[in-house]
Amino acid sequence: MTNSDRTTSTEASAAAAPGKEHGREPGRGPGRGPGKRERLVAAAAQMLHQQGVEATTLADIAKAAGIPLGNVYYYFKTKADIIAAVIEAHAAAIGSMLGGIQAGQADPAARLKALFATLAGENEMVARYGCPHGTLCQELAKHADGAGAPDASPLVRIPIDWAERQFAAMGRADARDLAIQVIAAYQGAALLTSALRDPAVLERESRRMAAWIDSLR
Amino acid sequence: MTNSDRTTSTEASAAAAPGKEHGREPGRGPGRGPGKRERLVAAAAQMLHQQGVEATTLADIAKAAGIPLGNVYYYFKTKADIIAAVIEAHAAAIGSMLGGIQAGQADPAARLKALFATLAGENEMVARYGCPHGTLCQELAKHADGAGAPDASPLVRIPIDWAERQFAAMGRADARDLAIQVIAAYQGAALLTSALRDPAVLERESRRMAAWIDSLR
DNA sequence: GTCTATAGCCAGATAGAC
DNA sequence: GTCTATCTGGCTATAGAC
Repeated sequence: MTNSDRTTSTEASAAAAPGKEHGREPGRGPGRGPGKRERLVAAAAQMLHQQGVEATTLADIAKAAGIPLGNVYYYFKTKADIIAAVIEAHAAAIGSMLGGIQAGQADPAARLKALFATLAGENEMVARYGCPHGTLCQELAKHADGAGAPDASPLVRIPIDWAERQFAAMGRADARDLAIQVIAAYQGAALLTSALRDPAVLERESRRMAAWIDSLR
Repeated sequence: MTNSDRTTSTEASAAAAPGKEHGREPGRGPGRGPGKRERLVAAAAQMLHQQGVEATTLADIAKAAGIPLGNVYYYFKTKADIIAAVIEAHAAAIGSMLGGIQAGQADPAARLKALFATLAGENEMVARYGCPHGTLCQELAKHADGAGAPDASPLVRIPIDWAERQFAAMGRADARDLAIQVIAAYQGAALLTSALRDPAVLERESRRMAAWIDSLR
């Protein structure tokens, strides 16, 4: 899916904060600096999304985070480790977005529609760079042979599982299939939206899915 | 979509033919050797699909085609040129696959179902590496700024346009939306199938779409 | 903990013999 | 047309001063 409204840890804040971050207040023990690691992960998430995994260099990430290249290796041993941290941050953001929807809506159909309403706010970004989660999954899935590449599949598995629970709560015996169908529809629309550079594709598909969910009650 | 049955120019034949290809028979004029360019494009299509654009090196392609690295530059000036040639080969293969369906089936709904029947033969490959066309679109769309990256959007636009004509022939006023919906559903299912490494996802979605097309008549 | 400098490797691209 | 050898630059990762 995508980073939600409360996406502090992934994309929204990445480009900002170019300061050098010296002179942090003491009292937090010999920790790893005030949010430098977080800034690196946020910058990495944005660069990976906009440029793709292979095209993004550690120098790109360090520069976007306002941190010298060599210092990156104090926080992450390899590039694969940074990617894994980005995946974890995305997974956490997805979980908290879904948790927020869950807390705010009692009706499962309303929850599913709330998900698409949230995603609708990112259509322009998706039209330019694709869904941050879907594209990451697709790129990493090719290299999942043996070693190296982290597993990004939770980024689609978490929303599928959540949607399945909603459909099950609606009394659908085919909840799993419906969940896969709805997440696939979103991912496919996101792909076409970015391939065709047309946010209207995703808008129309999202509206259609909302109507479809209503038709299931 | 994918390369069809008659995919000689794209993926199926790539890994074969490691010979050095000296001693070609004369009589074809000062052409560029018997199919060396074609072999390069076929090898490139396979490597781009399996490894992704950025991870694939010209040395990979040359090796897969059984051609020395330096010779690649006799046929293609840059890596971007090879990618463009791969896109053209894919587009040609898609066109000829759809043309074959068009010629073999008169009923538009039957044609649409024939498309999914053809695609069904590649589910295992898609589960491992994703849809060759969709993943290429997604990777190249990120870098479409200004210069460099060729445009892969015909790879989704051609099937959408074709599906639109079929839905229009079925008398549907919303033919364009239905076409986008059906291609998006396939692409999304392909993405989930490769992310989850489960060909059954694509199988189920394809069956569901075939039933859905029948329901439209 | 932070940062500069650089090692070591491998990519895309070129030169030029055959 | 074909192929070997190589240039140049940029990448990941490390060494080691501060």
